[in-house]
Amino acid sequence: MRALSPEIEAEGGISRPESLRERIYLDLRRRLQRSEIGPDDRLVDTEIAAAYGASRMPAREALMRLVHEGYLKGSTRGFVVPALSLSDVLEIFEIRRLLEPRAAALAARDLTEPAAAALSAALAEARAAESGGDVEALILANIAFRSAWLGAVRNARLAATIARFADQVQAVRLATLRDAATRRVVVAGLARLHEAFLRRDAVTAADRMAEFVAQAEAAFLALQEAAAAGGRPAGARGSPGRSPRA
Amino acid sequence: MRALSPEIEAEGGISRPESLRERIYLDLRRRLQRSEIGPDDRLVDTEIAAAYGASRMPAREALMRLVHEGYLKGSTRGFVVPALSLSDVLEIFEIRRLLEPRAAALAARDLTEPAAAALSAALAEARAAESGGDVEALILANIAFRSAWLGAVRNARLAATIARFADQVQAVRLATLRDAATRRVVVAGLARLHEAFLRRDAVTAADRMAEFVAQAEAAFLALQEAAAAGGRPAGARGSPGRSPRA
DNA sequence: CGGCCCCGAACTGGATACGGTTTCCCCCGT
DNA sequence: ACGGGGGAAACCGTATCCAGTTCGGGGCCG
Repeated sequence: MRALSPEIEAEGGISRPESLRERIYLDLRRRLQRSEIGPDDRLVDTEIAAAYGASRMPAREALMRLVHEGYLKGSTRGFVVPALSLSDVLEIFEIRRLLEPRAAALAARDLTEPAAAALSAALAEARAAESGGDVEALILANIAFRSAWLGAVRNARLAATIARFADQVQAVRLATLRDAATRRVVVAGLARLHEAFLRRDAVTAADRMAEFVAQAEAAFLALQEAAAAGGRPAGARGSPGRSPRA
Repeated sequence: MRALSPEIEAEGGISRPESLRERIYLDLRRRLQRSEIGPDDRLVDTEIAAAYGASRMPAREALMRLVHEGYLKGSTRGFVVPALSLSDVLEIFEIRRLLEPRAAALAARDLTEPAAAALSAALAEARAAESGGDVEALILANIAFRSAWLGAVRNARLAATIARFADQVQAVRLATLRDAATRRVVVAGLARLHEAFLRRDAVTAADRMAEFVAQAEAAFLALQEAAAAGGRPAGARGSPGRSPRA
């Protein structure tokens, strides 16, 4: 089973084989970012190991790294996606409000042409997804957009920290995007960011990023309030009473 | 050699045995924070495992966790403390400038009485160390002071992120504290912070924390410049003597 | 005598098998 | 129907082995 190198030396330059633990970590993180792994799935080291044709050691190291980064929560019965409480989400948004405007300013200043192209492509995807009402595609476009501008941030530590915290509220974000009005606001925000980035206007980019994060937080709070008022939790993962097993 | 459990069930209530990997991780991190492990020490998993009377797996997991948190760097020949380049340090200071003023404001608002007492004790230690010229004690007091006010920050994620980045420049900090003038500035800054904290003045605490971080960065830059100008690096770990390969 | 190359030691990454312990869940008995 | 016990699940840790990589030193050759 040593012949399972699926996509080595592809054209992208990504997908570095690196090491087994790295591959498992990256793949699991990708699936977590896309909310392909829900709070009902239990991740067990032996199963992960078997799925990747590896042994327990790299699987467990990947899982524990995800735990330390906040993507997963270890329990006595397998690893699960943590159900973020209201205060958890507010904590994360507080940090994002502090970091992302500055990072956007840096990205606007240092934006390269390829990054600008990626940004435009992501915006186009988002627009298409919005007009089609495709929530999944909008989430992917959102991730691509963020990935593109974060890639232009020279401060790698800053970019990694932002990506980590933004990923953790991804599930919440997905819930807010179920609302069509929120989708419109998001795409409009992306467009305004895109415009500032392409103009290399660091000041405006910082302002609009602050606005964008604030809107994301407001959308979450509105959803939270609606769930508390109306009987229906309506997809909010913040405080589900029972098991809305989809 | 299995009888080296240093401080289990001590009076503090901390030092939960938890698990072996946790114990190894915490102990190594403590030693790294205090710069007891220098860039010349090579950490080898088998040696660590033997030292703690454990096997390789918990030792390696602790080491790799330290790697992914930035405390260590993995190489083909043991784990070593990373030699931070100038840009690395600047990256970290940029993040600290963004986070710490806000965190100080939160801490000032929510400071509890025990935390205030710990803060005062740390300041007293720092003053004693400064008048005695004891660099090591000043470093420890510095850590205690930071730990005290970070403990008052309700946003645990924010506090943990700050602690992580501040730890990473600890070795650099130690180098700057070799200068007596810098020591005076640091203790004066701590005193001003302490005063704002005790007054629960969030605004002033934020301002003074911004100032404090800026002074720390300036001290580092001054040392860097002096090392570049004068022939002798003089203890600066940022630019090692021979092979500045990066 | 000096430079170059090769080999082996050291270390990481990974695999495999095994034992111990805690905890949850289901089933059984009352 | 409800509570307690047993077993399985899953974590944590140990021991041992193998493969690949890299670095340094010693031997060989010019």
